[in-house]
Amino acid sequence: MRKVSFADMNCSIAQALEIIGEWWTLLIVRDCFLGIRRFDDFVERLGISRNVLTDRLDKLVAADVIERRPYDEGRLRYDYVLTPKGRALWPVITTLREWGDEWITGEGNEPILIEHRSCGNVTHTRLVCDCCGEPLVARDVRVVDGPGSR
Amino acid sequence: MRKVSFADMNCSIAQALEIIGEWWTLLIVRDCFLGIRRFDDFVERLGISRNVLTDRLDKLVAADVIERRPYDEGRLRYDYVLTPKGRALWPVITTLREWGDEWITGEGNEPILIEHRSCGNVTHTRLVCDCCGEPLVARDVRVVDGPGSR
DNA sequence: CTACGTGGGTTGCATGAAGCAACTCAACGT
DNA sequence: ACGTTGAGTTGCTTCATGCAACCCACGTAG
Repeated sequence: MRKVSFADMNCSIAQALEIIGEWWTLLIVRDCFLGIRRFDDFVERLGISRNVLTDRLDKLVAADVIERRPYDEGRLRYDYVLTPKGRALWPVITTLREWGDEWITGEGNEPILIEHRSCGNVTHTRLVCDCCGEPLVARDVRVVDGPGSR
Repeated sequence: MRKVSFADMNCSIAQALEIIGEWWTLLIVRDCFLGIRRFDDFVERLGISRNVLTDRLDKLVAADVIERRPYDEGRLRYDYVLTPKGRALWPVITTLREWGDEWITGEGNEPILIEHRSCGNVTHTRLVCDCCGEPLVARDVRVVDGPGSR
């Protein structure tokens, strides 16, 4: 862990970053979504050093974001797959990717795109209000105290 | 910068994390959304050390996520406000907060909630397909090469 | 007009994290 | 019996972070 932890901040963003906010961690999760499972494959794709990868995988397992499973009994071979909690990170990864597409790599230079199977279109995402279904933007939102406020 | 940069990876997630993926950085952006503008206020609210805050603010300004503005001519007083690129991070912050609410702090313990002014409800967000308007989840999406693929 | 307070930083030092290469270790395969 | 493979450890060096103290220009109080 770093010298200063976010764990005691009363904020879900800080709590989330405590788990997935370290350098390399979200790229590991990204690769999990792309189907990478094995230690040496992470090392090769990411260019991460092996000791740091060990550290990050252990923390993600401890946080129940991924699961370590033996895939070859007898041999000591393990792989890593997303848990439901890990798969729930898909909107975070997606909004982050689209922000990068729009503001850094630029339209027309997207390294990857997504196709929505149900409708068949290569598409983007939109964040909408769960109540009224209208698009949500920051200036149309008011922050209010929640039940866990202190 | 860290010893290993993500900048040369052909992935918008890596590009995005190069800017906002360092320890403390996204908490600084979060506080910007909450209206914090001044150096000492960031220090006090976050508990961040002053040299690290200087480093992160400089990088965010260089990346055009926030802007450094004099707010008192004559005195050397500056504050920091989000640019359009910075405000575009709202969906990232929001999906991250909702993941933390759901999987870490737990329902009923949310430190803050959001109210949608247009419809008046305390609400959550939902990520939908921009084409068909249906909710998007990972397993209903196929990753395809984009124009910037290599 | 000297002293103190305020805001926004720097500087120096001690400690923790990251990068790198080499090493380990227990099955297999040949 | 020997090398290969996968999944890590270990040791060393260098970079990043935390912390406290300091700086500096302006404004204000005495």
